[in-house]
Parts: sequence; C-alpha cells; structure tokens
Amino acid sequence: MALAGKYDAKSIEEKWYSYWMENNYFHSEVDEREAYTIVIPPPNVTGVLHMGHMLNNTIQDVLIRRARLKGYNACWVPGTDHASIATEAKVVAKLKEEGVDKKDLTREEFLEHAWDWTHKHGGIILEQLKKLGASCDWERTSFTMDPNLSASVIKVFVDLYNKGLIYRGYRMVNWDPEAKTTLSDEEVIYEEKQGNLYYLKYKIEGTEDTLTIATTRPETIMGDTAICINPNDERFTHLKGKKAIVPIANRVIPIIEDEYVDIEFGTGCLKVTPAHDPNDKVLGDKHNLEIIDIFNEDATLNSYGLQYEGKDRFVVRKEIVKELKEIGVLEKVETHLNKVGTSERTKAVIEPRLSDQWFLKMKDLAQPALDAVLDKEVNLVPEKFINTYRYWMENVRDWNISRQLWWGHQIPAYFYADGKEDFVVAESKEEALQLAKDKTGNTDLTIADLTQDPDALDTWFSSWLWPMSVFNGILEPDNKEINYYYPTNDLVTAPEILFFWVARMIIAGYEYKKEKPFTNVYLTGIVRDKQRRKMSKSLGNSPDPLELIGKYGADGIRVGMLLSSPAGNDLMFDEDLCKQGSSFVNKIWNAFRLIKGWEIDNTIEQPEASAIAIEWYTSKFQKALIELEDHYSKYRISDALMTTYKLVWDDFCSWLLEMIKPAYGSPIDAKTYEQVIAILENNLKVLHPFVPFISEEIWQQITERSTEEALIVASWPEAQNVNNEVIEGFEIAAEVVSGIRTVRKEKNISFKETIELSVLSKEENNTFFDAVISKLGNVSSLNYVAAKIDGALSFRVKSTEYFIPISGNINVEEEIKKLTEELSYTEGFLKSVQKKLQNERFVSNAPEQVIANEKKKQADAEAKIATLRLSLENLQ
RNA sequence: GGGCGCUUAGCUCAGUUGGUUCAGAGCACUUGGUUUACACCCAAGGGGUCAGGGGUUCGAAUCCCUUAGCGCCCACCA
Repeated sequence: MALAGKYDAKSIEEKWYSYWMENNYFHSEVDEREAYTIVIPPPNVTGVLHMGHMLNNTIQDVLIRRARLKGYNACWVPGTDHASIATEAKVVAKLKEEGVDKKDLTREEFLEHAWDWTHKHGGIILEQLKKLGASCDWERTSFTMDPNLSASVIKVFVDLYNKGLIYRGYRMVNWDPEAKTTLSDEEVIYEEKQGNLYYLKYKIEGTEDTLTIATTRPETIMGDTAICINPNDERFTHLKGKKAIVPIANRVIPIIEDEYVDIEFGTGCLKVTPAHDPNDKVLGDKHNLEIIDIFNEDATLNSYGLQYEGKDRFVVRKEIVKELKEIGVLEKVETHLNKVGTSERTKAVIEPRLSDQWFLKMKDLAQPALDAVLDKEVNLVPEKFINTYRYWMENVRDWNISRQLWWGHQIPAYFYADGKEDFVVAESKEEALQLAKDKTGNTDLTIADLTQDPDALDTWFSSWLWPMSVFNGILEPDNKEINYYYPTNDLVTAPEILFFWVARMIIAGYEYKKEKPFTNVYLTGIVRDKQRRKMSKSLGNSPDPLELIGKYGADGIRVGMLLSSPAGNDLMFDEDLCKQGSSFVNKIWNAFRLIKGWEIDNTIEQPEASAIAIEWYTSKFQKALIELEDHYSKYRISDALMTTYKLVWDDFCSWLLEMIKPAYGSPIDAKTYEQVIAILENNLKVLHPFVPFISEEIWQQITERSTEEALIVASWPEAQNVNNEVIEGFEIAAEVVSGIRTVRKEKNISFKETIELSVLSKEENNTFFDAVISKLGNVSSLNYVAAKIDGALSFRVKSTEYFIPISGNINVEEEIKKLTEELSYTEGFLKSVQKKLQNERFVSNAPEQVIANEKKKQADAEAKIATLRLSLENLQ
C-alpha cells in the first residue's frame, strides 16, 4: 500500500473548508435540539485580522465545534461593527489624501464615501477568519448598520427617551479635538505625564499687591472668570471682596471664597476657568461665574485668545509662558506629575468642553445587570473580574451617547420651527411631525420645518443590542429565532471591553428581553510579545496572522495560540508556540501514516501484548474524557488541549502504537487493526475542536464517508468505565520498561540487542504485563526467580527487584555506590514517615485515609530497604 | 490617592476544601540514538528554600499578618 505523503496543510485546509461550506455544516436552523449559541464580538468592519482576533476566535471555534460534536444545535453568529469613530477617521484620512476636506462635503456625500469604503474593505476580516477554520454560520452575517439592526437602535433610543431615561444636557464632556467629537468617559485613557506647575502673579485691582496662583494650564488664563481662595486661609483674609486682574487679557475678575480650595496645594489659591475644567465648572455654577470658552472645536484659540487666536493650545502654552515671563508675571515653574486624559482612538489630549449632548441614565438600568453577575446568573471567567465589574456598576455614571460624527446611527431627535431647544423624538420623520404638531398645536408644521439632530450615536449604543438584534429580537421580540437562540451560551471577549460592551449588553438584555444575553463570559488576555509588550502596529511586533497560517498551518496556529492561554491571562506569544503546534499536527499525521501502511492478515491471532495495550489505552482514553469534561466545564481550554496532546502523543503514539506495531515488514492481525482504527476515530473526535482540518482529513481517509458521516458532525465519545487495575498494572510495566532503558543507556546496550530479564518474585510467570515488558524492553526471556542472580545488573520498581545478566564483568564498586545512595535516601524517607506515625497528635488528628497511606509508605520503604541491603551483601 | 489581583524550574503556566512520594506539566536544556510512521522524531537525564520574613497547625505552595516587586481597575486636587 502506498504511504500517504508529507502533510500538506494548505491544500487540505482549503479542501475541507470548502467541503464544510458546501454541505452547510456551519448553518443552524431552529430545531428540536438544544441550542448552543455564540455571537462573535463584531470586529471593526474595515479592520484586519490581528493576533488578538486569532486567539479570541480560535477559542470560540473550539467551543462551537465541541458543542456541535456533543449534539447541540451549534450556532456561531458572525458579523462586523460600523465602529463609527474609527471608521469615520479612516474615511476622513483617505479623503484628505485625495485632497478632499470633510468640511466641504455634505453629510450625504460623506456617507456615500463611507459606504464605498465599507463595501470595499468591509468583511475582509471575516474572510480571514475562514482561513483560521472558523465555523461561523455565514448566512447569518450581520452588520451593526444593516437595516434591521439600525431600526433596532432607533427603536431602543425612542423607547428609552419615552421612558425618561434619555435626556439632553449642557454638560462638560470629554472633547476629542482631533476627531472633533465628544467621547464617553470610558473612551478616555488617563496617562501619567510629566508636566509643569506654573506660578502666576495676578494684580489686585486698585493696589500694587499681587497674588500668586498655581496652574498647569497657563494658556487658559484667557478664560479665567475668578480667583478662588479658601475662606479659612488667614494668609488671604485681606483679599476678601477684592478683585484681581487677569494678566495679558487685563480683565477684572472677582476673588471668591470656597472651601474646595486645598490650602496646602500650590499657593493655596487657584484660578477658575469654568469653560475648561470640570471642577471650575462646579465652582462657576456655585458662584454664578461667567463662562468664557476660549477654544475652537479643534482646540485652537478663538477670539478670546486675542493675539493667540488660531494657534493650537500647546503652542499657545509655550508662547504665553514666554510672554508671562517677559512681563514679570511668571513667578516660578515647578515640574509636576499629572494625569492627562487622551482619546482611546486618536490619542489626542482630551479637552473638557461644555456642550449639548445626549445622555442615558444608567443607575436603575445597571442594577439588574449588577445583580446578574453577583448572583452568578452570568458567570465571568475568570471570576477575578467580578470585583472590577461590581465597582464599575455601583459607580456607573450617565452615558454620553451622542457623537459629533456622521458615520453611525443619526439621533432620531427632530428640532422644529427655528428653535434649537424644542424637539421631539420619533422613529420616523412622519411620526416626528405628528408629535411636533401635537406638542405645539401648530397644524401648519411640515416636514421641512423639522431638522434632525446631526449627531450620531455612540457605536456601543448599537453593539449593546448585538445578541438580540442579530436575531431580530428588538423589532420582533417574540420571534422564534430569538426565543430559541437567546440567551446565548458563551461570550468570548477581551477584558478591555468588559464595561464598554459586556456590561451594557447585560443591561440591554434585561431591559429588552428580561433575560441575560449569555451565561458565560470568557475573558481572554491581551496578546503580547515575548518582552511582554502589547502587540501594536507602531512597534511592528505583531506577526501577520495569515503569514503564520501559511507557515505553520491553521491547525498549528490554533494549537499554538491555545498552548498557554488561561482565561484572563495575557498570552506571551512566541512563534515557537506555533512550531510546537505544527509539530503536533505532524505527529498526528505520522501516526496515521503508520497505521495506514499496515498490511492486515486475517489469519493471525491477536498477540497478548496488543490485547493488553488496547485494553489499557481504552481506559486511559476514558480517563481523559472525564478530565476533558472537567476542563471544558471550567473553560480551561489550555488544559483541555494539554490533556488531548498528552493523550495522543504520549499514550497513543509512544505507548500504544509502539506496543501493537508489528515487526518490520510483518502484517498486523485483523482484530488489533480494527480496534486501533476505532481508537483512532475517537482520538480524532476529541482532537477535532483544536485541529479541525487534519482531523477531518484523516477521518475521511480512514474510509469512505457520506456527508452525514463527516467528522465535523460526528458524535463526541460516550464516557465509559475506567479500569483502574489495568491502568495501574500497565504503569508498573512501563516503569520496568523505563528501568530497562536506563540500564541499556548506562551500559551502552543497543536497543537492537535483546536482553534477558529476571524478576525476583514469588509470583508465577506470565503475569498480565510481561508481554508489555518483553515487547517494549526487547526482552528475549523473562523469568521469575526465587533468588538473586549473581553478577547481574539490577534495578527496582516498587519493592520488586529485576536482574539483567550481562556479558563481561560488572563494575562492583559502581554498583555498590549506587545501591548505597539509594539505600540512604530510602532510609531517610522511612525515618520521616516513621516520625510522622509516631507523632500522637498526627495519628489522632489526621484522617484515616492519610494515616493508611503513611503506613503503606512505611511498609514499602521497609521492603525496599530490605532488598537493597540484600543486594549490597551479595556484592560485598 | 483608593480598590483588586499576581509572585511556583531558564520560559509559559497547573497545583480545586491544608494531608495519596506534592513540589508538577509543556517548552527549552544535557546525553545517547538515522535502513524499520515521524530528527517537526525516539529514549534517558539535570533543574525550583513555591518572592522575603513572621504566625496558626500534628502537618502550609495552599490559611493569617507583614515587607518587597509587578500588573490591572477606579479617582477632578489646580
């Protein structure tokens, strides 16, 4: 029979992925089986696959493929997210390259460009996932701006507004001057930066006196509308009721008193700039201060900036400090460490800015979502994230859901007449018109009088509905799909978006379906490089996933990604992991080559060694199944893989196959062959979630299969009884084999050379496992003897002694030394056991089981010492 | 500044209620081995005061206290 050749990952992966697609194995329809559902965390529609996706989606595919094998109706819903700010930024940048400024486009024109871009680049990432083997139900591919999903978003907005949970407010929000939009608090990343604390002297009106304040932002003095001192600060009593003059601007501002001021910090008094600092805004409101906004939306100064008008805030900071110094206002500069908020997307330094925005009240909505996690209705894996989740949910603040962007879902609020204050909220313009007429009593209003709010909704305001909207559960809350697939089972995502996304999905689930969106949340870690640096484009330390797949095969990468990635822990990625993965695939392939190459002979009886080996492996396999069940139930995917890895590589290849392998050129008996094929098939089933391609290839090569018989839809093996006696017996035999191998190595006896083995034992010959020892030890004769053999090498397993006679003299001194060492170690061991057993408190306190074990240890050690002493006597 | 978590072999990590030789696994390393499925291999080996200190207990990697280092989350001190 011709041997199968080297494993060609690429062609085999393509072949089976197409086969799976053609036969619709990934597709799920509502049926009588129990559903097992995962919704993909939708990647950015114009994104490309990175290592984080690889890890995340490999885990999801393992879970979904295993569920499929377990007989569930497995449904993995793929899709993409419109990612408003990220995508809009990309489109703006692309237009800029073409010499087009967003400002010169109408909303409609811009959206046309955005859709073009989306159609051109959209979904590339999903194609890449196919290369990984992702068994998503592609017929269900969704996009957060699909008509149904968009309508869901609008419906939810209107509903929440009508419930009084959405409101419009003039608030200080986080402004990204680069994207020219607001951001939610969660999208702001605080970074510690070394800055300066500038001490500035303000003149007191009508005197020659000055007063010194400390500030980190001298460029905002143009927006100062007060100086604030602590009323309890005796140093400043004389200034109460006086006024100060802002340098450069020469504006007169009041000196106000508030206990908010920390007497210890800086100079004990501060400038108040209500338009540009959240605290100052609070002070301003309290003391009725004027608000002077000195910035344009790109954070250049406006006309209040006087001669600095049009210049960027950081440029102005430098220049104004220079001017202040020149005019003698700058007293001193100290370095100062402070936290600077930056935009998650654009990295621009956030500017606190007052503006009209839309907010969602979160407190009441959050409560059921908090309870769900605390009550373990929703499980976070690992549990350590419960604490941070709780903290966040208990301190949740209203969610700023409006963005000054065009790409996204436009807020369904309509201003009418010429007023900017009066609006109605409705799902359509027609409804809005009716509402406006009702509200104003003005029946002459027309559609043309309505102006829709230009803002778009935060991206997360659509993705928080994802587990429901992909089954159309918002528009048709009672449809049979949502009722069948929802709540979904597992969600696999990154801890970074626990609050952005996971928490909000739970909130939305309880609000709109009165039910959690998923039962388990598996939080992956961040994929880092060997030096623990986060993988990023700018560092260039992220390998290209597709190149990796080309190099190591998809199966190899999948194994590599999972070898060491416990939930919640970062993955220190190293290409060596993929190498190990592809080595494993190679090993599986070669095991199959071996089996496939055997010639079957119906006339031979099954050798005893083969029968025993198969019985042993069958029990080993059952044990592994139980272990796998435990690991999977705890989402210990790496452990599940390692159990499978060792089962296949060590137990199956190194022991079982070596045991049943016929002599070179000889045929194998039919019974063993049949049994090993059955074993191989079971192995392929447990392997399949990790290495779907090679497992299907071998499965199909074993025999002709109908489409119903494909491995992808096979049944997970049923767990059966474990025969522990066989396992224990085999393990002793394996130890004897190891002993023989050690002796061979020490004495330079080639494996090809047979040896004789004598066992000092009262037992009869033909012990159950002699066959194992003979075969794997290459033993020509195995005898049970009643007395020691002189002039033979010896070794011990448990308390039994084994002898190998060798030609020539043995090195007596060396043997004595070895035996003496072993003896003294065992004596020491015995002593510690005895000490324990003589300790009355141990004997009276320890459980029976523990004491029994100690006694057994004592007996074993005593027996071993006796044999060791005897051997020594014989040698001397 | 507040909260949470981590520290076990060269590396990445297991170690479930304290007790089966519990100090482990994989990789890496050392040594030996190529006509006989696989050198992406086989076999045999070396390697850790479980971060440091203290305590509870018959018994601690495991529980408590403490010190140090690291990580994450939250927070408006100019």
